[in-house]
Amino acid sequence: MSASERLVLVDGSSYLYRAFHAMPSLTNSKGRPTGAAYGIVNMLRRLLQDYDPAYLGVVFDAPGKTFRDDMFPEYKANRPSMPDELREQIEPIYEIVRAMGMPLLLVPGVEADDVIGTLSERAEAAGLDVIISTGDKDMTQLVTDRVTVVNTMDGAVLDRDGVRDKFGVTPERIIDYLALIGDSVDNVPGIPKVGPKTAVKWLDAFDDVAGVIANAESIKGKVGENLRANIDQLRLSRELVTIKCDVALEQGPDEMGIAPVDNARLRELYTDLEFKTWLSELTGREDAPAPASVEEIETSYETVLDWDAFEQWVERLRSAALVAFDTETTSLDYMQAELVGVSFCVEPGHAAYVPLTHDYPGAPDQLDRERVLDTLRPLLEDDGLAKVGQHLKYDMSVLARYGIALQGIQHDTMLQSYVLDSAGNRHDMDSLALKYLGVSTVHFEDIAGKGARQLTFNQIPLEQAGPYAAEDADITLRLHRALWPKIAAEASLKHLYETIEIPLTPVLSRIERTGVHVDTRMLAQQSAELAERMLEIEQAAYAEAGHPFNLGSPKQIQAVLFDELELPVLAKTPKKQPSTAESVLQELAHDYALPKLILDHRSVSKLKSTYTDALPACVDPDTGRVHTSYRQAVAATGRLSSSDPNLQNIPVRTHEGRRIRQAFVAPPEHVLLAADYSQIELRIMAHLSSDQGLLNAFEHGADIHSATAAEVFGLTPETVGADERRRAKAINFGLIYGMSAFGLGRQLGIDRAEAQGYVDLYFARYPGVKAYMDGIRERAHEQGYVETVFGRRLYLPEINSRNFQRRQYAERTAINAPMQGSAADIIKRAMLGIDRWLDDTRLGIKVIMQVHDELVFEVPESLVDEVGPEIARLMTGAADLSVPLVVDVGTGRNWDEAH
DNA sequence: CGTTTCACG
DNA sequence: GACGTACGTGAAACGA
Repeated sequence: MSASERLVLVDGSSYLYRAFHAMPSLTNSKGRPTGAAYGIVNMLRRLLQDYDPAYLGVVFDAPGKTFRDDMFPEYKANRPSMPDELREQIEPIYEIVRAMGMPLLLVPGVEADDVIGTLSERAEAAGLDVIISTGDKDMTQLVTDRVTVVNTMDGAVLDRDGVRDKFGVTPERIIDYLALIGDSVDNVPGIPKVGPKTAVKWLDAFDDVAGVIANAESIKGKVGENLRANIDQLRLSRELVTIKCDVALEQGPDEMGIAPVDNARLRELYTDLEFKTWLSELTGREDAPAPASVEEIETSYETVLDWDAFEQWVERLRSAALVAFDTETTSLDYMQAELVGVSFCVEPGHAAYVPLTHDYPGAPDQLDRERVLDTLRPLLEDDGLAKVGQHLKYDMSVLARYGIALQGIQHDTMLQSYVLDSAGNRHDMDSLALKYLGVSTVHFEDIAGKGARQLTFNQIPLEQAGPYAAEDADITLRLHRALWPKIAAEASLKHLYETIEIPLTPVLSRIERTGVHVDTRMLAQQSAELAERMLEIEQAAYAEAGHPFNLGSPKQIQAVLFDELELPVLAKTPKKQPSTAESVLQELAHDYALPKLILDHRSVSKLKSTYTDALPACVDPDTGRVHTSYRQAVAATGRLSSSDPNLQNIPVRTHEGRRIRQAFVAPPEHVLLAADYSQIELRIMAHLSSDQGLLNAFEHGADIHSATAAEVFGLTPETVGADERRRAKAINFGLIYGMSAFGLGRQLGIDRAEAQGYVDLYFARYPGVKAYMDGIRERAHEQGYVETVFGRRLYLPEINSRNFQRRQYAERTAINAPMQGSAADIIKRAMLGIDRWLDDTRLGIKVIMQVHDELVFEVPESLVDEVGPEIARLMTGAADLSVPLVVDVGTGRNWDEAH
């Protein structure tokens, strides 16, 4: 990898429109459009990072006519003129390119393609490797052993083989290929009725366009007629699509060296366009003062080491309207974290850190932790004293270890960011500071180091710890001031934030701290059994393969199955390796023994490593229970996720897997109670679509899959067979996911035409659902986001992308998110209601887990019979939809039994 | 640290 | 006429 031998050529013009359309219509605060500039700069940065080239040229079309217009007056004639919002971004883009030190080329009379073609050929002759960055498939004609085309927007890399895989012809034949099919975008005519398939077929048979013309008489049918009628046109088209590689240029490839960045100029340009992230990168590195456009606040951070200063701060907190507050601890594990210090801020820029237990050699005397906490307790437990924090659930759980019940959680900046734009970015404080304040904060790793030698906070000198901790509180308050007005301005977001997300924080903290009782001896026993099974399977597999190999390595499995045993390759991974995924092996298992053994080994080793081995290690030494973390700002749809360990993916589908659930047990004199919503997402679909057929089915308490089967297959509910029900179930699931006929077909193992038939039938029987799906797609395109029943928003920046794949993906999300997200809202509301009820009644019942549509409780044995209906009532009452919600309740000694 | 696979709703 | 194919997560293991 010698970067010195590399030239990157950027087809700026091809990206201009793509960036313009792919980016949401960004503007700066003065209303100037900036999306295209953002997209292009982003791409240039990526190229520098990915290829680190010694030489680079950015090429744009020069204004005015080119030689192709003389050849063919209609060339590019159907292009609409450039939108003004794009036109006014061009000059700034040129300026940025120059400021980045990159050679910028605009050559009149030819197109960017021709300049790139010429440079590419000359560079190759001079012994350089060439990377052409473009979104234009025509450029693949330039590919050789040393010239590669990459699409920096979607990451596709096309070398010689890549071109052949993608188009079915070699780079040398791309010109002929393009001439035959034509190009509607550039208005280059092709042969009518000739598409990629026919073009490849002809080129395989006759080699090139000349060969096709020579054999034109032998081609039968309408296509043959079309060909014969357009032979002159075909010759012209071939010339039009041929990139000119002998343009007279002033600059050669060796003059494309990258100059030093003009930081001052770049700063001006970024400031003007308000590219804050990149701006702060510049300012972070440079000693020059920060630009005026980013609001500068004088900061004074105080490290409190004496009682007088502490008392003064306590007074300030007591009379503050809102206190920003943060804890510093020894661990990310809230069950093990020891409090090291606390920080406060009541006015932007003025913050204090109160160190308590820093114990590195030479650490100064600090205030006594117990006395400080006793002083703070009445404030922290005062519901009337409003607090804001970043991820306060953590601070709340840590304080609980010291007997402090944090109250008055009024705001949480992590949740504010999540409610405003759940998918926009990560919601950690460093990201938010950069995004919303343009501030680059001190990162924990900067002061603590990373890896095995990372320090814990108590080991960090106060000179560094003080400013870091105080800044956390300061930034939190400033973020709150930036974010809260955005939420308060939108009634539905404000309601979601105030009535669901904020109140949920203490509820989750409680569930986490309660933990789950698991029987570690049972798991250890299972581990031993699984280890034995694995050994047996390994021996059998080695016998089949003829030698030992690592059954856990997809790469080695690939080698054994596809190279040594030469089994057929049925599918490839995204990185075009032969896939060994379950569906593939399942298919191969019909005919061969080894794939089945590999599958068995995988499932056994998954159970062992992820569950039976890992869970016992998660048991907290103090409580003897497992404490997960429910993450409230991760899933784009509004769901919770669970980690460390993940308790939302404990096996249930196989007998072997369910044994793991049997190790989730109730403590003595208790039972587990599991309550789950039945078909909640389909019910939400019925509610959102108001489809009469679906509403009726749920109103009458029908088995929804059977009802669907009856409608779609024209049966009565009694005559629906198991297989019809199975197919209807797949359709129902598919609907929730925004399925395609292809996807449904694959799921059911039928061809796509038959699957399309099912889809058509479904929509004919449930026209309301069809109308809803079309409507939600349209609304997503118009407003750029979709909403749940309770007003949670999901932005879909790619809904209008010109990239087909990304747009399709956004459309499927548009369909799925309102259903998945509304279900998430509903169970969150249920959790709040149940928490209030438990608090009021004090029956000794505890919520111990949430698994998306299910809540699991620990219930004293004496109450088993009476509480089920009340829990079901609270859950079904969590939303008022136009269909009834139904909750199934089960109880047992363990989680498996409770189902 | 990215890729692949697989567990759940 | 092709594109490339169902939504949302987290964790473990491998191999560079």
